[in-house]
Amino acid sequence: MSRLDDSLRQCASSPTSPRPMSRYEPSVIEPKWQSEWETRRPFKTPTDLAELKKKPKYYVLDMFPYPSGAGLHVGHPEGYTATDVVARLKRMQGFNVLHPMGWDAFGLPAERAALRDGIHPAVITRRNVDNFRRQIKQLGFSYDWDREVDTSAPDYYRWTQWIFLKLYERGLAYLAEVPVNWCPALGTVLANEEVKDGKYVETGDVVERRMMKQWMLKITAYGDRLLEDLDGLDWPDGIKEMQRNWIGKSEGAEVTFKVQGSDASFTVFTTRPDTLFGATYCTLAPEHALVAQITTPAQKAAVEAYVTEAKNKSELVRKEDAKKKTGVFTGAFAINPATGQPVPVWIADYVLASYGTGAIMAVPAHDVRDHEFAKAFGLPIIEVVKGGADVQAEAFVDEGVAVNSGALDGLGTLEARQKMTAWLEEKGLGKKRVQYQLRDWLFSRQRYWGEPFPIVHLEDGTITTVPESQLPVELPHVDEYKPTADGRPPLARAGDAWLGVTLPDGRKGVREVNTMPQWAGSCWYYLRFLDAKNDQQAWDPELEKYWMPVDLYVGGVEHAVLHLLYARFWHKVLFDCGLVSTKEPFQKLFNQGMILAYSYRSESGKYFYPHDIDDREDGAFVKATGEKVHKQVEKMSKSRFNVVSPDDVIRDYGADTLRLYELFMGPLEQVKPWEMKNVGGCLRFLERTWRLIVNEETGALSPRLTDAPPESEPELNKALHKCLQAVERDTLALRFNTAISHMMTFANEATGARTLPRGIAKTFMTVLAPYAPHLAEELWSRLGGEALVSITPWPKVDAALIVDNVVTYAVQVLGKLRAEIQAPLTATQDEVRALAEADPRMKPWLEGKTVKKFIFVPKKPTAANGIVNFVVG
RNA sequence: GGGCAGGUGGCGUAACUGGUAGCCGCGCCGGGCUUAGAAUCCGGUUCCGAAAGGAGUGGGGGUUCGAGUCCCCCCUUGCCCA
Repeated sequence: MSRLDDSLRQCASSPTSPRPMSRYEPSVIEPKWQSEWETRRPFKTPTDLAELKKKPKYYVLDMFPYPSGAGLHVGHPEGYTATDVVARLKRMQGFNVLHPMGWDAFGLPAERAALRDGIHPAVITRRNVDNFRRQIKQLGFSYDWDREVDTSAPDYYRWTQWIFLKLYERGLAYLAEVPVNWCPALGTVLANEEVKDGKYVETGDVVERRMMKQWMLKITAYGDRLLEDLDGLDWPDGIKEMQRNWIGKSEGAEVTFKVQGSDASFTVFTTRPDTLFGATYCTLAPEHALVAQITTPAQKAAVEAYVTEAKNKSELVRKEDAKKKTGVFTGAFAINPATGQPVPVWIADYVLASYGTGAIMAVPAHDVRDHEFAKAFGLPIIEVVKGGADVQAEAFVDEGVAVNSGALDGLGTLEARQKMTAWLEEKGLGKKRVQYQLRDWLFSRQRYWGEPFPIVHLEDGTITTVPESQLPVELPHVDEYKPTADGRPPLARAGDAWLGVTLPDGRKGVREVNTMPQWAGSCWYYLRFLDAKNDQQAWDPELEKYWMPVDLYVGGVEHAVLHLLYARFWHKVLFDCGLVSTKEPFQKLFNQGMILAYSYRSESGKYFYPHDIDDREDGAFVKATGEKVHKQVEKMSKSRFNVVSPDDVIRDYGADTLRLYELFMGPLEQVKPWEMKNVGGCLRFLERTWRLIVNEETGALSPRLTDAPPESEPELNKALHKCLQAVERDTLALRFNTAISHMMTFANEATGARTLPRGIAKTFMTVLAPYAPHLAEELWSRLGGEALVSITPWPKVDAALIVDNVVTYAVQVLGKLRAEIQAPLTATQDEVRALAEADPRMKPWLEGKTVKKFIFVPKKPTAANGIVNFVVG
């Protein structure tokens, strides 16, 4: 039963009452102040540059959402509330704050829904966006809605296409034959994330590998810079590390192996050229071009069977299967360039064609995978680095001293590596090489609901771009949002009016029918926010110089690699084009932790809604049947019946309470479970705050409010300034949970105070305003505050006021607490010691003992207490 | 298998740079107000113990006057990669 039902009923019974509202009713004051903000526009960020330059800037950005049909769950507003609190505080501190919101609106779910229901994805998207906007607005966020962007709007994707042209002009976009996930049943290509265990995750249809011509972006050209520039960013170390791993830079050498009795040769990449003497066989990827050529007639059948089988496994599966170690001997031998000896050439699917050269030299003594493979197939293992145990039993992969390696013998791994690389280069058998795990970005999708490419395929087989002046290339209308009968993408269904193009010079061609992936729009949306309405250019360079980089970017850790890497890549290209002024887009990044929820599941695996469960101390039971069910914390999902909607929380508790609880639950970065009963604690705090100022009996101001100066309640005034200091410090450090607990502490103290000077109450409202803005506005106005509290200057801490003149010292003997004493702030070490020794509680601990050492820890400026420790013998 | 982040009361959590472990909230217990309840206000609440005192931050060891915090080993949960 809702706590607010009561007050709602009270409100309904006297709808026209002239009496001021007496109880805290978020359902009344929240819409009221939201509409005030709509009319008075306190959060509108200036667009005029001269006006902007009067103040410092702060750009605080949320990762914008994909507007799904399911609407928000309480996980979304966690990060949004955090950034809103920071934005509001910074604004009160005198910054120009850019705090926008928009929609990452292209994407698969809308297209699937369109296909299913026969409604245009744009219609579905608009409906979802409207719902998301409504839900987000209910929370009272201080977004500048004039800057709202929608990546699926032609006036947005016009510029996405324009940036693609920049990439194309710089040779960073190209067409290539690459292996893709082809689903024959659907007649389309699938993204990697849609495929698991060789099947389409939605329908279970089999997916095969197929070579297809696709658009690629040359992100590898930026590998080094994407790696190096991480160093200057204020990002969580874990995220930087994930990006480093993804880029996967390794230095090593290319070595050429000649095939025995043939002119053919192949190249391998190795990070350990020092182990070349231990290379006892080579392995090619099944797709390697040489496989068919070198396979001996005797091995032909076995090799072909293996190649066919490998072709249908995705890379993910192949990597997962790598443990099982399968492979086939080709019958051919290659010459180890170091030893001059022939070594057998195998094929195995743990070698990937798309990584490195698609071939490896295998050194079973010093590589775990090679060792397992050699064991499985009885291949020789030769130790060439000394330092581990028996290499026949286990691979030794660390550095050591070279053995069995001719001229390298006795050298350390580092030197041996250099000497071998130099030798290979001298003999023309290899060279130094840097290798990346990062691969070029497969940038085209065979989908409808995405940005069309501004590309025309001419009759003579060449490709040209659509002139900038003719952008955007708008999505055509098609009869169905699925591939053509012959397997071409949905855009191929558009009529000739769209497909056929005649260039100004008379050449004819057809439009590209692939579309861009969902990542495209989110690669630059933070730039469009700077100048969202500009129809002449993507953004004004002067505005870009003022606002960039983003000062704080908050979002989920699930975007640690892809979105953040892609956006950084585009940004660097734009930087090289002279279109942006910073090397990096996001100076500070913060990841919010996922919000989980309790779910209830019976023995048989059936889930129950929380409202059907009686959750008692002795366990959880189904109300209707009494069946005992299992309670656990899990990710929120529809199928687990544990999704918590902000709409419900707002209805029962109000938006301010929701905002508060989102942040009070625990540290922003932490994974934590939603507990509805704890939400009530935040509501109680707000109700208590309300009662500090409003007399609930009459609706007038509380009789305890006085017009005396704050100094008339010195203790409370001191508590206020301590609270102010803590809230400011903790908020800017993104420690919202502790900031809130300090506000609760103040409210508790104020409740116990004899009187409440109006000045103290008003200052507290400014402190509360970033967190619970609706309540703060309402009480601010009742207290006679001018204008809106949301744009009132943030108060200054009175440093003199918060000094404690008496210090509490914890008195320890051998590190154990034995007493507590008070001493004046000015007391010296000796004076404190004398006070401690004189304390009667210390007598039993010190009597008859020699004090060998006396430790004195004075009160630190930030702490309230000091410590003394007697080390006795 | 590797990398990262965690493990603190009945629960969510707090503890700045090695300095009184448990702030704030939930729950629970007691009291005031009330015919009664709800709400509210006041007090209590790590465990053992009547108290003095003792134990205590996943487990084991170490460094230190002093360790939730630093070092080593192990167990365990989550995320990412393989």
